[in-house]
Formats: sequence, structure tokens, C-alpha cells
Amino acid sequence: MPSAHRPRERSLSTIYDVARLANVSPATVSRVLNDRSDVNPEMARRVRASVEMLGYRPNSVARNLRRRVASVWALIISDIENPHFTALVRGVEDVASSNGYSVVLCNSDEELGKERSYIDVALAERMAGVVISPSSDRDSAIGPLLDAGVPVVTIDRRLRNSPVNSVVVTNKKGAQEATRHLLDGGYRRVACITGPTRTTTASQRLAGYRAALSEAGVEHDPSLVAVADYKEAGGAEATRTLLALPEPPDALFVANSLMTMGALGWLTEAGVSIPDQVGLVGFDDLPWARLVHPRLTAVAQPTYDLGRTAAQMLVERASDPGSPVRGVTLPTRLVVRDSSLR
Amino acid sequence: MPSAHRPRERSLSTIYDVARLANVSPATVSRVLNDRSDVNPEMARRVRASVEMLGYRPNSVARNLRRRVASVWALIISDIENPHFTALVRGVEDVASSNGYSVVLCNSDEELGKERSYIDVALAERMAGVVISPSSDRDSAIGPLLDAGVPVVTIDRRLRNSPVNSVVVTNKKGAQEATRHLLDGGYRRVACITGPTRTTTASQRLAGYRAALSEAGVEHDPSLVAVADYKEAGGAEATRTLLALPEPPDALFVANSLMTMGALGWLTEAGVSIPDQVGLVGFDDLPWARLVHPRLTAVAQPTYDLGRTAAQMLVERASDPGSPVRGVTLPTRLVVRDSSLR
DNA sequence: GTGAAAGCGCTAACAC
DNA sequence: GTGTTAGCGCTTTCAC
Repeated sequence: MPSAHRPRERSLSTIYDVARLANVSPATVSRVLNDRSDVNPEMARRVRASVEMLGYRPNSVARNLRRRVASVWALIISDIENPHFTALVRGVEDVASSNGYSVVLCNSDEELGKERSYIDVALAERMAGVVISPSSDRDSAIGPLLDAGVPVVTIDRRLRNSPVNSVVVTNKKGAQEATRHLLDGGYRRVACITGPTRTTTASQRLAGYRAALSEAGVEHDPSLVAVADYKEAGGAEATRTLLALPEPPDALFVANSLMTMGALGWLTEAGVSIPDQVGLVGFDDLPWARLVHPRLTAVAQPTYDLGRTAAQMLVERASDPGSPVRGVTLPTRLVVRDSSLR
Repeated sequence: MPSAHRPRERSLSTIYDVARLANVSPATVSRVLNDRSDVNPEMARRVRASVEMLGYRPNSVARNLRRRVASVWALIISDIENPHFTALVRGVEDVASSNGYSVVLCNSDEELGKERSYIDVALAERMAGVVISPSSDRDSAIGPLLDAGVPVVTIDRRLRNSPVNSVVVTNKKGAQEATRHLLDGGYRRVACITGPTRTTTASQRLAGYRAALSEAGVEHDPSLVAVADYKEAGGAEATRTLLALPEPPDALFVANSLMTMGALGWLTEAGVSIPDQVGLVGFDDLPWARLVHPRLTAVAQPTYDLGRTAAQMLVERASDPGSPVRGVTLPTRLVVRDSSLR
């Protein structure tokens, strides 16, 4: 990792330049810039004029060093190409900006190494808070953040053994309803394609699938469970494997939208008719779910609220670091369309 | 904008703590941490052991203040929910990380105000570079970045009147091919739904559409051009308006994928048959384009390369600030599927 | 090769 | 109210 970091060429003006031009002390400039009331209006006017004239922009690096904390949050999501995660962003951003914070996004790509390096960045840059969808329920390295007293909230997924706030959805229940819906529709061999089992969403959705089977008195066939990577290609590959089974499934419950897209693509190209030969239900409802053929039945999640709630918990935690750890669970809703109705 | 920023509770160890424990000077610790060769191996060993023991993490804020530049890039994209922009991210990230930089994403949401505030953040945090898809070709406020000597590259879109590197695709040519394809297929009244005209992509794609019409000797009917917002709802609304025309179009060229999705959704719900009653071609090819019904004809873009190239130009610019301003244009490719073939 | 010391630009005591 | 001053944690001359 070469780092060709070199200082800037032109130098920006500092608070001292402004102070000199306005004929006041740097402290007064600082007071004006931070909207502190106890400044003579005439001085304040002069300061603002000087700021304008010099095109002065405060150096947050110096400010953060002095204040010991930046006014930026990191939002570390596990897959930038998954629309579910990008939809969360707005909810977080809205709450952040109304509380005076900026949000920077970091894409961990389901890789613990990248996740860790972004946690390092957040810590090293002294960011004011971190919202993270952890790539692993055990190995995510948020310890240093907690040690440093940085407010942390996990979103979409939980952490085991870590005392942090979290916002998730009813993963098990949603998966159970989806699977039950397939069984109720007369499908007999329902398979499940889930995600990396080190994520709580994957394990909970799998648990919901299993619960629906036993509730219906259907014997659980382990060969009908495939573990993939939450990505499109993984979903396609898992579908191929499942359909190649001696006794292939007649329905698929797929644990996220990208894998559902993969499954749908593979089935379509293989000429498997949906919902007749194979029924299909995915977790995550997205705009294109009603545009594909057949229109997809899916478990819808309140993504904006997920983001909003996580952000609110972060604000709460920042203002009262001693507040008890909470876990919020938001409801999912099964949206029935054509892919599961034969 | 309240800002409830308060200092951290627990305090992290500093370079002085490490120095004391290792029985060396802070300068030596700094040398070890920055991999400078001229340090006694035994001392280096002691330093590393102390770092380990204390769980010491360098404070980048202090480091950046001293070095006058951070090792982070800002990637300011205009719509986090547009898969085209999220696909760019990987290309930028890969090049960044192999050059020792981290990337933080900022979502400007096509709003100049948000864009400006993220530019402020990038500047205030002394970030090492900025890759931006400007929300406006004239009013984007990158001036302060250039004044400060921050390397800037625009991606996907260009800026008029600003001497900055840029990476774009053959917008006009791609749009022209798409429109020509519709005309060649026998469609006579081809409409165009474009994006905010203050973006170079929207104006170039519109220009390509017009070029194809005149090339084919088709008279240009201004009522067949709709300007929308590059978002799904806007595409649906524009489609509704166009189809309500006394002489409605028999084909649509739509300037981005989200609006194409909106158009497809509206047409489907209105019972308009594609491609028979109305032909449809979109700009941007996405995974779901082949899964929808009918399968979408689209102009494909080399998104990963777009990101990669922009990042490479940023590296180049950082190492040689005096290098001439360049504009790179990458090729698009028309992918013909069912939505345009009757 | 190593350490002492200055200083990056800001904020917050503290003195007036 | 306003100014003086110290210091946030690091890097980097400059002596040795």
C-alpha cells in the first residue's frame, strides 16, 4: 500500500488571518463561527465580512482534534450493490442532518477485512458515531469502538455477545410466513437458499423456514437447504444445485433480493416455469419485484424506518452514553404476487 | 442544526504512552509506525510490543492536521439508489485501496445543497481527493476544492467551464444508436424521456435522440420530449403524460434505468403492450433488465471501468498536480432484447 | 540512529 | 464581552 500523500500546494487561510483582518482575536472569530451569543454584533459583522473576503473555511481536522470528536457518522453497510442497504441510507441521512451530523458511507462488501479497516478509519478519524450492518455476528471487530466510547448501532443484523443497540426486522417470523404461504399453496418440497450463516439475518430466516416446515408437519430434508453469499451469482448457483437434486424442490424461499434475482434468472433461462413447476418467494421487496415475470412474491421490509430508527438510537446514545442497550424489531409484511400462486 | 457533540468518555492511549512504555521518544514511535527504515530493530520491536499491549491506534485527526492532508477520498454520487452509481463504487474502491486510500461515499441526491455540503466536508476534512458526479454542469460548487488544490475528477457527468478531469461514456452516440434502433424497427413516433437538463448526461442523451431523428429524416416534434428527474416516479409520470398526448408516441427512449423502470411499471399497469403498442429502450443496462417482462433493450455502460478510470486519474493528478486536464470517454453498447422488437 | 522541540489550526479555560 | 494562552496528538526538522 504505497501512500503518495503530499501536502496541498496553495494554502488556505486560517482563523488567524480572519482575526487579523477583522481586528479581533482568534477566539472571537471562533465564537462567531460557532454561533455563540456573547459576541458584540458589530464585531460579529466584521468577522463575517472577513470570512467572506478571504473565502475562509474552518479546518475541521484542527477542530476535531481540539474537540476530540468529529461531527460525522460512518454508515458501514455490507453490500453497496444491494438495494436494501442503499434504501436504508436515506433514513439515516435524514436524522443525521437534522441533528447536525454528516454521514459517510463505507462498503464492507461482506468482507471482515474491509469492515475492520473502515472501523479503523471511523475510530482514527474520531467519528461521532457508527451505524453498521455487521458481516459477522461474532467476529465483527467493533470492540475498539466500544472501548473508545463511540456510539454504535447495528442495523439489519445483530451481534451476539456485544452490548450494542440494534435495529432489525422480524426475520424469523417473515421467513416463516413466506414458507407457510408456499406450503399453504400446495407446494410440498420447499427449499431454502439462505445467506452466510455468520449473519443473524441468514440464520434467523433459515430458522423461520424450519419453523414453518415443522409447524406444517413436513419432514425437514437437509439437502433442501443451501447456503449462499447473499449475491446474485450465488443465488443462481444454489438454484442450479437444488434443481439438480434427485428429488428437486417444487418451491424456493430465498433469503434476500439479490439471490432471488439470481434464482429467477437461472430458472427463467433453464425454462423452468414459475409458479407452476417451482414456486418462488424472496425476502426483501424491491421496485422491480412487480416488473419481473412472473411478478415476485416477497417479504417487504420497512427500510427507511430501519435507517431512521438506527439513527435515532445513535443520537440517543450520544446524548446519554449510559442509557440501557436496546434492540428494536420492526415488522415485515408478506406481499403476495404471482410467483407463488399456482 | 443542534450539535450535541461531546468529548469521548474513556481516553485512548497516545503516542506518548507508547513511547514511555517502550522507553523511546515519540519521534521513534512515529518512525516505526510509518515504516521508516532508519530505526534500530530492537527498538522497533519494543515499540510494536507496546503498541500491541496498549491497543494503541494512531489518531488520524492529529496526523492529518500535521500532514495537512488525509488519506481518504470522497466519492460524491448523485443518487445512492441508482444502481448505476453504486456499481461505479467498486471500481473506485479497488484503485483507492491499492494506492493506500480509503473511500467514503456521499449521497447528494441530485440536490445542489447536499452536494455543496459534502464538498464542504471533503474540504474541511482535508480529504486527499474527490470523485464527483455533479448534479449540475454549471452550478456545482467545486471551485473551493480547486482553489485548495484538491485533486478532483468528475465521473459519469462533465462540468462546463471547469478545468477538471472527467470520465464519461459516449452518451450522445449511445442515445443515437438506441433511437436509431427503434426507428429501424419501424417505430414512427419515438419519444424521449430525459433527465435534469442541467446534467451533461441528460443533454447529451437528448442530443443523441435528436441526431437519430434528423438522420432518419423524421421531423422533430417537441411535444415528444419530456424532461424528468432521473427517478422512478418521474419516469412513470412522464410516460403517463406522453401517452395521454393526442398523438401518443409508439416508442420511448428513456435516459436512465430508474426512469425506465418507472415507464415500464406505468405501461404495464395501464395495459399497454410492449413492444407491440409501444417500444421501449433505456439507457443503463442492469441485472434485472433481462428478468422483467418484456426483457429490456438497453444501452450498457462499462460502470466498473468508469469508476476505475476516474480513480486512476485521481491518483495521477495527486502525483502530478500540473498534469494537463483530460477527459476520457468510454464506449457504450446497445443490448437488444425484447422490448424494442415488434 | 535518536531525541527535543516546534507547530499544524482550532477551541476553551482563564484572566481581564 | 474579549483577548491571551495552552494544548489536542501527531510529524518533522534540527541537533547530537
